[in-house]
Amino acid sequence: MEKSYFPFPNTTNEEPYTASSQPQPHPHSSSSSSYDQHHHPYSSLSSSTSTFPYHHPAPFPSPYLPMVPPFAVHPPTSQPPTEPFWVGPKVQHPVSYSGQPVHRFSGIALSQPNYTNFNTSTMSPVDQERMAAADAWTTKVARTKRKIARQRSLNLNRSSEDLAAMFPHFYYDGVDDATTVLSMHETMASSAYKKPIDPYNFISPDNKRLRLILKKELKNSDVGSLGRIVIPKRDAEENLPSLNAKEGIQVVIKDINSHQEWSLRYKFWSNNKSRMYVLENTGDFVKKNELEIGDTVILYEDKSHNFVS
DNA sequence: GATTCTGCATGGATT
DNA sequence: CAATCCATGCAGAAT
Repeated sequence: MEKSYFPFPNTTNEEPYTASSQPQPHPHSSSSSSYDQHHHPYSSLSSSTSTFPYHHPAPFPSPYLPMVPPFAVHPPTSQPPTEPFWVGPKVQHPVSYSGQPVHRFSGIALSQPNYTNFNTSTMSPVDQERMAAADAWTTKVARTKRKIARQRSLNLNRSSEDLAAMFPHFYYDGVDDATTVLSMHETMASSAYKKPIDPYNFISPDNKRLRLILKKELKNSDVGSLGRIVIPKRDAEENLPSLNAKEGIQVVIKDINSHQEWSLRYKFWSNNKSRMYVLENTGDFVKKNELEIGDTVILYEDKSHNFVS
């Protein structure tokens, strides 16, 4: 798996949002621990927001700007990438995963490098090409920022956050360079007004719509010899299959570019009256992708819930 | 007996 | 300031 792509807001609308396209809450049964005897803490959240599950803010700090540049040079390699590598706003690194044995569904995962200092003069031509593309992207971001600033000015200096607070169904139309924070007037007049934000707001290189499942900055213990990655509890309980047993479930993470699959175990440990969620058998995954402390692993899910046992 | 694996416990950080 | 999270320490089991 390359680890150098950045997911971009989806720019297509071929699959309009429907209630049935939402992720379904997972059934939750009780078990022996006191924690399990209570209602799933996030089931109530997802059900109570079922008519508008992903209102602003979206799970990303800023839906109209990328969080990091779409390139990776961590570390700059002297070898060409093993997979075709395109650097730019339309490409990312998708991986699908599936859950077993209960069910199988697809999704994607992405590992993202830690952006540390690097010396461009020692870069390979390929990496220098990536940097050039990244520079172009930086310019593009700056342009978008200026555009948003102009829009805000027109909006009587209200911030997008202010607008979102005033209009809970405020819709960000994420369209590449033309990404726009609509004015209040435009928003209310727009057919997009009150339109729920499609959680599948990323798009893969092969045009699959993707939903962010979780994002984790790797710690020492995540990349160490134990071969396990602690998963943030909230993300796990909101976006991953609920676990009834401590043994957890087998999860296959598939790299769409390399078509390599990683069979991991998703499980939890008891922790006080709560849980700690972990992915186990991640050693090879970490090694293959040369993941280090500070790198970020991102899991996505696509819309093809292939429930195959 | 040494090493690795497993899962709970601890305590600092965060909410 | 109490509750919760989670990074990691560590003890016991397994190899």
